[in-house]
Amino acid sequence: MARTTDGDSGTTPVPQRLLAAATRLFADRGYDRTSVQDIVEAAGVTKGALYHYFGSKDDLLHEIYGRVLRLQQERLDAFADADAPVEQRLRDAAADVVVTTIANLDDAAIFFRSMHQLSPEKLKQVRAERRRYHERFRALVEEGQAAGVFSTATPADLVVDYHFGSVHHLSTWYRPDGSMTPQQVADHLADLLLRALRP
Amino acid sequence: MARTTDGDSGTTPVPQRLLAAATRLFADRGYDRTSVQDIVEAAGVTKGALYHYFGSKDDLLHEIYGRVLRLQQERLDAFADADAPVEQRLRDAAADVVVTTIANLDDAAIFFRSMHQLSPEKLKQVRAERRRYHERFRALVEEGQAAGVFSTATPADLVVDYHFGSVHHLSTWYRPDGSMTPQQVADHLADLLLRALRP
Amino acid sequence: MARTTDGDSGTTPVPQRLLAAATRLFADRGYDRTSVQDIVEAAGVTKGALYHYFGSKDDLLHEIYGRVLRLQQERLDAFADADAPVEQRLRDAAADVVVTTIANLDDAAIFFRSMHQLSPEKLKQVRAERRRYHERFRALVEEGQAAGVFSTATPADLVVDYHFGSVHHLSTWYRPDGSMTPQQVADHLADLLLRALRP
Amino acid sequence: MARTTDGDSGTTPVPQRLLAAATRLFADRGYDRTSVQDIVEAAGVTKGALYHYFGSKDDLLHEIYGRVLRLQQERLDAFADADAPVEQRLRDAAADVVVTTIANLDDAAIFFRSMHQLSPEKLKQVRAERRRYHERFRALVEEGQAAGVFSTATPADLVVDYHFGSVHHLSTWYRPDGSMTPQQVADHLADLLLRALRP
DNA sequence: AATGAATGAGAGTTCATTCAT
DNA sequence: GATGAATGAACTCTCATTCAT
Repeated sequence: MARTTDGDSGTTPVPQRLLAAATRLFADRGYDRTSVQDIVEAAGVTKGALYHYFGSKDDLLHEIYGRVLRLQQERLDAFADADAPVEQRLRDAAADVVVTTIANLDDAAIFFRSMHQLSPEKLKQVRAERRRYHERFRALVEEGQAAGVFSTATPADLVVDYHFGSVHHLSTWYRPDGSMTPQQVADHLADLLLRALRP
Repeated sequence: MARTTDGDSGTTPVPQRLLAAATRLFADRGYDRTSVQDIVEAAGVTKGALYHYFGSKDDLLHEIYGRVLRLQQERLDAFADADAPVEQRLRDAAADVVVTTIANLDDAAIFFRSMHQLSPEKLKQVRAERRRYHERFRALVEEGQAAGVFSTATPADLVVDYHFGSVHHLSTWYRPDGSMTPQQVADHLADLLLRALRP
Repeated sequence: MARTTDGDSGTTPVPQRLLAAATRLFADRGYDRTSVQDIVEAAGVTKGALYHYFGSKDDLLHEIYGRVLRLQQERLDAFADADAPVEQRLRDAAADVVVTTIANLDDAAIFFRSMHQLSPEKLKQVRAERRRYHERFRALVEEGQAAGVFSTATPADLVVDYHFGSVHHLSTWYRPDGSMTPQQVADHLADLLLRALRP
Repeated sequence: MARTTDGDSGTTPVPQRLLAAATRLFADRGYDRTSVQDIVEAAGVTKGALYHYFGSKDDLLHEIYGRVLRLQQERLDAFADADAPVEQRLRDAAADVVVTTIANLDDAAIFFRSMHQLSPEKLKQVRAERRRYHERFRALVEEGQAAGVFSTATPADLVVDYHFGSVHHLSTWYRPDGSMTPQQVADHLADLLLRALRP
C-alpha cells in the first residue's frame, strides 16, 4: 500500500496534490495570506512544478471555483428535475446544498470570501455560472408560487438570496464537532425555508 | 474658507479621514490588497500621520469593526428592550439590522470578508462582542418560543444564524440602484423570518 | 574630507549613486544581465531605496537616456548655431560628438545596445528626441550642400547616418589606453566626414 | 504533400528550423528577452529536441555568429583577391558588405547587439575571427595608401572602423520599405568611403 | 503633529537545464 | 531522436513599519 505522507507525495498526481493543498490553505488563512511557497511546501513539490501545471496562483483559485460550481450545479439540476411535487423538490434541493456545502466547507469558505481576488475576467465567468445556478433555484420557487403552494408575499429572487445567505453563512459557524449532524442542519434550514413559504 | 478636495483634506479631522478612506478601500479591494500607501493617498495625508494616530494597519481594521459592532449592538438593545409584544420586537430588530447594514454596506462587506485578517488577539475580542450580539438576538427568539408565539421546531441558535446569513449575504447582491429600497428589503426579510417562526 | 568608499556611500545623494552604479553595470554586462540586486549592492543601498526613487528598473535606463540626449542636443545646438562658416560648424559638431561620446563611453554603449529594453512608450519618446537630433545635424549638411561647399552626391540623411555609425561604433573599439587621444580620434573622424563631402 | 505550418514543421530539418526561429526572435526582442520556450514554440518542436541538437541557448547564438562570420569573410576574400585596381576592389568590398548586411539584417542586429551575451570563451573566438576580417579589409586600405591612390591622412585602422560603423548602424535605420534599394545604399556608402580616401 | 527616506523580508513569476522514459 | 515533467536559483517589485528631523 502506498506511503501517504503529509503532502501525499507518494501516489496522488502533482496537480491534485497542489489543488488540495491550496484549498486547505486558502480556506484556513485566505487567498492573499497564502503564499505560493506555502502551497508548494504543503504539496511537497517545487514552485517550478506548480507553474508547470498552473499559469498563476489565480489559476488555482479558479480551478477550485470550477470544481465547486460544477458539483453544485449538477446536484441542483438533479433534484430540480426529479419527478416529485414542487415542495418536495425544493425541500430536497435546499437541504442538499446544505449537506454538500458542509461536506466541502473549505471550498465554501473560499467561495464566498475570495471571489474578489479572481482576475476580472475569471470573476465575470464565475459570476455568470453563479447566476445560472441562482436562476435554476429561483425557477423552482416561482413554479411553486404559480402552483399556489408557496406564498407570493416575497419576490422569488429574495427568497433565493435568503436561503443562500444561510448556506453562505455555514462556514462561519458550523463546526463538525458541534451538536448537529450535517443532515440535521440541512433539514432544519430546509424546513425554515418551506415554513416561510407557506401561503 | 476650507478647501475641500477629493480626500476631504479641508475640514474633517485626520483620523476620521483615514478611517473613511480605509473603509472604502477595504470594501472595494479587500484588506490585503489595500496598501497603507493607498490609504494615506486617498486620505490626503502621509504615512507618518497614519502611524501617529493608528498603531498599525490592523488597528484601522479593528476600529472599523468596533464602529460596526457598537452601532449594531446599540440598535439591537433598543429594539429588544422596547415595550411591545415579542413578535413586534423581533420583527423590528430583524428589519432594522437589514436597513442599518444596507446603509453601511462597505462596513458589512469588510465585516464578513476580512475578519481573519485581524490579529488573533483582536479577533478574539471581536468574536466575543459578536457572540454577545448573537445571544441578545437569540434571547428574543427564545422568549417568543417560551411564550408560545413562535414555533419550537427549530433551535433558536439556528434561527438566528439563518437570519444573519441573509444579512451577511446582502453585501453580495444588494445594489442601491436596484428595484427595492432598503426598507422594502428589510420588511421582506423580517417577514420571511416571522413567517418561518409561525407555530 | 569625505570618506569615499566603493559605493560612494559617504556624500553623494542616493539617486545619483544609483544612476552611476546602473550606468557602469548596464555598460559592462548589458541591461538584462544586470539585476536590481547588482545595482543596489554597487550603490551601497537597499532595494527599497531604489524603488523609493525610481519606479522601475526601466526608469533607471530612461534616466540615463535622458541625460545623454540632453547633453548631446545642447552641444550640437551650440556648435550648429555658432557664428562660423558651415564647414567649420559641421566639422566642430562632428568632432565634438566624438569627444563627448568617448568621455561618456558607458552611456554610449548603453545607448545603442539597450534601446530595445525600454518600455514601448519610453522608447517612442527617446526615438522622437533622437530624431530631433538627427534633423539638426542633417540641416547643417543640407545648408552646406545648398551653399555649394558640400557635394550633393549623397543624400544628407545618409551622410548623417554614415557619421553616426562611426560614433555608435566607438564603444566597440575605442580603448582609453590605446594610442590615440579622444581629440585625435575626433579630428580624424571629422576629417573623414569633411573629405567625403568635398565637392 | 508536405504540411507547411508557421514553424515550417513539414520539410526543413529541425536544427535549421531552430536556428531560423532563434535568429528571428533574437533580432526582434534580444537574446536575453527570448526564452528557450519561445524558440521551440516558434520552431514547432520541444525543448528536448533543441537540447538534442544544441548544447545550450548560447550555442544557438554562437551558430548564428559562425554563419555570419563565414559568409562575410568568404565574400570579402573574394572581392579583395579579385583581379582589379585596388580602388575598385575596395569599393566592391565596401559595397558588398552593405548589400549582404541588409540582406541579413536580423543577423546584423544580433551581431552587434548580442555579442556580450556569448560565453567568454566563445566571445574570444568570435573576436578573433572578427579581427581577421578587419585586418583583411585594412590591408586593402593600406595597399591603396602605399600605392598612392588613397590619402594617408587617416590611419587605415580608423578608416576601417569608420566604414564598419556605418554598416553596424544599418540595422538601426534601414527599412526595406524605405525609398532606397540595398544596392543604392551600398553604392552611396562605398562612394562616401572612396571620396574620403581621395588624396 | 507630521514628514518621507530607508529598510529588509518576502511576494509571484520566469527560466535554462536535466533526465527518466 | 525526442518528450515534457520537474528543478532550483534568480528575477523584479511590494510592503508595513521605523526613525531622524
